[in-house]
Order: sequence, then structure tokens, then C-alpha cells
Amino acid sequence: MRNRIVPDETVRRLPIYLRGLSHLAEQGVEKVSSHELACLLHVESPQIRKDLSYFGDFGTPGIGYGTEDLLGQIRGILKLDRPARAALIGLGNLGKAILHYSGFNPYNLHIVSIFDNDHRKVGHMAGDIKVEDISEVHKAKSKDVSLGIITVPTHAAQQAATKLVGAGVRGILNFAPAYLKVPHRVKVISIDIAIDLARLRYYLPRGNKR
Amino acid sequence: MRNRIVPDETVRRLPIYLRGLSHLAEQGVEKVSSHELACLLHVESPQIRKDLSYFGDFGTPGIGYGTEDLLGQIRGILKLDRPARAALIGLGNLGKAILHYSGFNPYNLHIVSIFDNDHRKVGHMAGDIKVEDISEVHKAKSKDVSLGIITVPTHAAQQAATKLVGAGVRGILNFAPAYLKVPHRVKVISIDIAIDLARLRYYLPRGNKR
DNA sequence: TTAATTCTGTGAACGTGAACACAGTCGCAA
DNA sequence: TTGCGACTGTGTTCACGTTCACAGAATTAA
Repeated sequence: MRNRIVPDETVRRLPIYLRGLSHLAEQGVEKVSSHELACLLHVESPQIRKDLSYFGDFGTPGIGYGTEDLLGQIRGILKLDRPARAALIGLGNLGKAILHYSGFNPYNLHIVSIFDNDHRKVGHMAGDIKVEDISEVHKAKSKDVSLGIITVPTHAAQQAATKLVGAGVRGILNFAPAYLKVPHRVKVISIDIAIDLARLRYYLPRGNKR
Repeated sequence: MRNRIVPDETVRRLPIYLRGLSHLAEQGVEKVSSHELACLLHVESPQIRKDLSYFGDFGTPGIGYGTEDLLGQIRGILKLDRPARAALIGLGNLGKAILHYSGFNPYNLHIVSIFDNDHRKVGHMAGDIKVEDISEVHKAKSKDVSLGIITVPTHAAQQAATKLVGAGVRGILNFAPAYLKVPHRVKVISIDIAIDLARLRYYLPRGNKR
């Protein structure tokens, strides 16, 4: 199984497994079966076993998986064992929220550069980072930045993406509601809050209760 | 085709079509073929036609779709033609970002209640809405709230969800990294920024360049 | 040592959704 | 009115991902 190509859906689930395992590890649980993990995360147990089997044999038959061990394995697969540096473009409300979000402390991710085009922000400090002008994005290259986070308005998103690519980033998390054109080597993941809210509306009953 | 069940994947794409059509409508484009729309949105044209065919025959052979017409149809399908009221729970950085986000103006969505458990915030105004204590969430019922947005820390998310369900909401957009247990009638969509950032790491080349 | 138990890893069956290919329709031009 | 080009709507085919089911491995108990 080791040699087969890994489905994107599997990669999508790995961080979810990670979340569950972290939770268990914190509680001091030392071993966990695929079935227990499945209950916790609301997926199916064969799904977990198959997903993991793409990367190696991490469990022991009759026992299950060692919590810490599997945690480490998945962190390795996702390359979270080495720190990653990210640049944030757009210090609006959303940019600030991400900057101060403590949720990805365990992910070994460090935002090391911040860019904005608002002259009232450029030059000032955000946390312990000096905000730079968007025209300076190429300088992020010297900081060995591998990820970019785009939280600028739609009309500025493509330009931001292009600059990030120029700075050498290989992955972009995009919050602007736009398709970004980038080279194949760059992976883009887009989050569009408005789209998810719109999708939610579909599932609402039509009649207005009252 | 009208009678078949609609795949979730189709529903997921509808807001994307909407986004593209809005863009075209703003530019005064009056008609569009499935192929043109496909190019714009980077999906396949038969995909678009099939998705739309679940809901009706909106196009005319030989011509294409009327931009404004299709826009209206999709807005109708997603129930965006009637306003929806939402409650926001958690006025941290992310909550503020969502509150001030102009991106969903065209979606006919109105945040009418805000809750937080921080006594320094409760009673104060956020925009033109008074922040209430989380224990008051049930009062949202009287405001005919049908959607909830959860931006509280993980440990408080389930409680927030339960209160929202009690207030009668039928859809929840959840930003906390946790699985929410709710009745079947309530649809939950979760966005976990940390998970998407972790997923992005997988696609990065391992070797640290430098 | 053997048998019973537990749980992993994975080939095979199944199901869902995407892409294809084409029949049918419309508009337009001659 | 006939022919042509354009484009929709959809049955069919195809690919992907999930679920099933079981062989094999580790453990425990007798």
C-alpha cells in the first residue's frame, strides 16, 4: 500500500486525526484503536486504517495505535515537525484575527512578515512584527517564508498571490472570494466564509417561522 | 432530472456559480454559456449544466443562460431572496472580523444578535447591536434568528451550539476546532483554519531551501 | 502450546459524483 | 423553409473514494 498515490481526501482528514489524537494525548491516553478514534471524530474506522496505511504500518494488531507515536507520525507526514514561516498579506480585521489566533500554536507555524497597503499601518508594529508595504513582499524571500496567507479585498488578491509566488512561497491560504492563478508548484487552499454561509441557507426550511 | 436528489457537491458549487455570475452581471454581460462560465470559475462546463439541471431548465439551447435570470434562479435555490437573520456568538478577533466583513452584503444576511461571556464586552455596542451575555442566547428566538455563527474557544463551542439550537436556529457556521453534536434538523458547517493550514504543509517540499 | 480474542492492514465490492458524447432545440441567414 | 452553427439537457461511461470482509499478527489465558 505504501507505493500508491495518496488521495486528497486522505490528506484532508489527517489534520482531523491529529486533532483527535492531541486531545487524547492531553488526557494521558496511551493507546487507541481505530474504532475508538472513529467514534471520537465521527468517521468510520476502516477509513482511518486505510488512510494511515498509505503512509506505513503504525499500529499493532490486537492492540491499536500508540497515541503519542501516531501523533508523531502524522505530524511527520504533514511536515509539522519542522517549523514553517508564513507571510500575512492584509492586516484588516481578518488578518488581525489570524495573527492573534492561538489555535495553531501546536502546528509549528510562525508568521514572520506582515504586509498591508494602508499607509497608516505600514511601519507600525503588529505584535512584534513591523508592518511593511505590499510592494515589499519580495523581501519575504530573505526570511525563508514558505507559506502565504491572503486576507486582502478581492480586487487585490491576485496581485498579492503573484507577489507571494515571487517571494518563493509554495502554499497559499486565500480568504478572498476569487480564483487565484498561480504556477502548478504552488498549492492554493481557499476559504470563502460567504460561500459557506450561502450554502448553509440552502438547508434552511423556506417558510419564515414566526 | 427535476425529481432526483441533489448531491451535496452540487449545493457546494452553487454559491461559486453565483459569485461568477455576479461578477459578470456587474460588467453588464447579459448572456453567458456554460463554457464561458466554466472558464471563469475553473470548473468543467458539463458539470455546470448538470448541476443546474437538478433544479430546472434555465438556459436556452443555442444561446446560453441569461446572466441576471440565472443569478436570480440560483439566489432563489439558495433562498437568498429572503433575508436571513443570524446570531454571532463570540466577539473575539474572528467574531469582529465577521461582523465587519462586507463580503456577504449581497447575500441578504443580517447579524442581529451578538453574544459573549466577557463582562467587559457585554452591554457595550458592537456596530449598532448591543452585546449580550451568552446566557441570554435563548432570547435570540424572539428575533427570528435562523442561523448561528460560533467563534468562541473550543471548550465553549458545544455549549454555544446547544444554546443556539435552543434558540431555534437551523444552521450553524462553526469556527471552533470541535465536532458539534446537534439534532439532525440542524445543519452544521465547520471551518477550521488551522486544519487547512496544516493540510497546506503536506504539499510543501520537505527540504528547507536556503 | 493451543485456543480464543482483539485489532490491524488491505484486496475487492460498492456507491457516488464527474466527464463524456450526443440527441434535441433554438436562432439566424439565405 | 431549409440548412447550419451554437448550446443546452441528460443517459451513459468512467474514475475516485468509501465500505466491506477477511487474512494475518499480537496478546492473553488456560
